[in-house]
Amino acid sequence: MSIETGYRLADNSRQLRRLFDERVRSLGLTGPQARLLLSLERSPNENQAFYAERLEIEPITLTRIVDRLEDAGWIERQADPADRRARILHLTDKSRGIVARLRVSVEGLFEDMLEGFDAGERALFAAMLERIALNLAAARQPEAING
Amino acid sequence: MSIETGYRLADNSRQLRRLFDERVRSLGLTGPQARLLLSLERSPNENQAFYAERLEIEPITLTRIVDRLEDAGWIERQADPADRRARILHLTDKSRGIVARLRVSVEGLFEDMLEGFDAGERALFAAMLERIALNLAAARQPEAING
DNA sequence: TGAGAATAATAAGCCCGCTTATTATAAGTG
DNA sequence: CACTTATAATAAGCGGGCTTATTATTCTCA
Repeated sequence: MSIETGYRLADNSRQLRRLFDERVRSLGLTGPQARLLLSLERSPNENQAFYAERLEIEPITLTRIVDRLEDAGWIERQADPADRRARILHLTDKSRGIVARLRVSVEGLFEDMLEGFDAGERALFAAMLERIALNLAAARQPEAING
Repeated sequence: MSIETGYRLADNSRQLRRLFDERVRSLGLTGPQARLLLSLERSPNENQAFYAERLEIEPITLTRIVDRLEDAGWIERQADPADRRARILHLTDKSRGIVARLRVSVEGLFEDMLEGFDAGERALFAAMLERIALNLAAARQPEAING
């Protein structure tokens, strides 16, 4: 029983990611690039380590994404006057207009996902997801496959 | 409201995939490799196109995974006597013992995920996931970001 | 039968994720 | 202050996802 549910959960989120990637592709962005731009809009003027933490990816992974976004003129790296190791990320004029459309797109996607759910069902589903998140965090403790 | 839920769903499944990858890594397998082996156990003697469809990845992506699994002796490609284009995949003696442990591990992971959910809650959650799957499939119709 | 469409597998090349390692700088501690 | 530890960013190298394209084979149907 939990098997099918586990597979279904994994499957749903794969579809969700695909839909997101498809929708942002028309703007010339990949999914991860779009996620970083959205994070930059929500929390501006932070260093790369901050966004890596926020997106839950490794710093080196973020570095590569930033490389490409900077090459394409979507963002800029600026020196942090308080820490010579760090680079502060900024949106550019080119990207500022796009990000609003990105946000609308994401909101629409999530709304489509929950189409037909009333307020009570949404709250219930959200609560269940929270419980699962706690369970998954607890399962993170080492519990390797023992041979 | 749906925004937070959408992010939470995406986040949960990322955690789920990470946990899976971590657990199978001790067996010397990556997540996608383990998923293919499990699929091979459940539905043996099919060609590569079948497993690509089953795992919802592109055939070329499967080809690469098969390359590595074959190099490492986990599976074998065999000619299909009925279709000279096709290759039938087979588990090897080396992998047959591992796959049972893999299955136990996956079941345990999904069980951990739903810890504390009683039968009614599990059924309700599963039903909600099904509804969401339908919504996502419907959203798959072209609905690009219009400028 | 024979020509064109469809299918199976693969290659090339890109982006994203990781682990491991390196360099530069900052922070903590004796 | 000097030494150690921690942190920010990056490099190298790999696996896995994709799109686009190619080759070999099979299927379809006029």
